[in-house]
Amino acid sequence: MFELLHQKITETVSISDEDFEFCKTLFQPKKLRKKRFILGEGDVCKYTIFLEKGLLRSFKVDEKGAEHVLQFSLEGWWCADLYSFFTGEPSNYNIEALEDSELLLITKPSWDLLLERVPALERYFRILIQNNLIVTQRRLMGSFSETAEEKYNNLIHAFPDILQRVPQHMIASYIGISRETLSRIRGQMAIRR
Amino acid sequence: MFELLHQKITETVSISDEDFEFCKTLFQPKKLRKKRFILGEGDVCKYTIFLEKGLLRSFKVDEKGAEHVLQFSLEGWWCADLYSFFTGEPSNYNIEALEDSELLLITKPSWDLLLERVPALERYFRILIQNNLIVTQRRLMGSFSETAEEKYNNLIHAFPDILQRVPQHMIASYIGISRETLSRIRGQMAIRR
DNA sequence: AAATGGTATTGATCTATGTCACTATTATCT
DNA sequence: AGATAATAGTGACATAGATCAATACCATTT
Repeated sequence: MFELLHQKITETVSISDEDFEFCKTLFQPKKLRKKRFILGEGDVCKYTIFLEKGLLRSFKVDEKGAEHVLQFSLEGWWCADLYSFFTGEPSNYNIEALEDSELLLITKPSWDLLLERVPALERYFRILIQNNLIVTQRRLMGSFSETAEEKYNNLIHAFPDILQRVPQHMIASYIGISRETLSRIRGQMAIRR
Repeated sequence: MFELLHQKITETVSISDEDFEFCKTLFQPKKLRKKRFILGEGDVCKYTIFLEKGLLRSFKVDEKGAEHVLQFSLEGWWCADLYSFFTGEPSNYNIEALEDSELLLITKPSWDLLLERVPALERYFRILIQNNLIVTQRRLMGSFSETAEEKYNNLIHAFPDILQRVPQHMIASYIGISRETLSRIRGQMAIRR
């Protein structure tokens, strides 16, 4: 059950067997069926999620009812609304399973305990968050400077695997364009090939 | 010289005097005059900067020559191109002083040494980067869902101080709109007041 | 004081992309 | 199997905001 978690952590930092045993005691497993939510807008994000299997998306719904995808999470990735998790304030995001998924959940108190006792994990999460920040900064700059087609092409190269597993209208909302525009771009690209 | 750095760190974590003394030895001070660059596109980002005084902006220039502001940095903030700093790859960003500024610079080797020896700082930077990620995610979602006017209004509330110190066309490029559009929005808002 | 370069405003026009509406296709559920 | 819902494609039209161009205004430098 914890193999993937162990693998992911040790890819980045060293951790003793003892520390990892302790780590294991703090997570609770949960299965989440397709289309079910683990976090709904207005709730407090009680858990940080490690995704063992499946696919999640975190998204926000704006005043006009349009959905905007913050992130897709695949096996071996972490997922949470950081702001809500760390402040205890209600979340603006929803987190939904797009496939039947298996999660490992850790609460804020356990998380605090874990980082205090295992400094290597403080470092692990620092690096994780740092990489996420780099990617998010790139997405932001891209949203300013790239055309719809460039955004789609970049996504193809960055996450080819996600494209196969997620409906197009969610892809569109991840790159911040309408589903119609994405459909037309794909049509164009198919002709040019 | 190091008061602000000490203050900022101890706002978030506890650090012994001894550790802070060690910390001090790793930074080198530098003055940067208005309009001078500390990082240019294509260079490797050799330093992470702590800004003691002044104002920096990090920005990217796209193929059409348009500038896009990633971040303004004020007194007490940190600034770097994370990707370039951590990988040693050439940077896509420029970092420029918008006012005469006083910096404290730390190199990658020193930074590694520092975090290894002072775990509290690992935590400090984790929290710092985490907060930056939260803000960047919000900017990204905003870039998808907000009108130009909403983007400007949100900026007014988030960073009122920056508005007084930065020319409008840079504000515009921070929120991802043209300077003409920003000018018109401000005109509209002035009439409605 | 003139000259230079950065900055802001405003009008006219253009365009990429959104929105709306309809149809076709494919999954999913009972 | 049939019904329902989710997904995808496409045309017609609308529009927010970009782009282009001209002007005026400052602030710095010489």
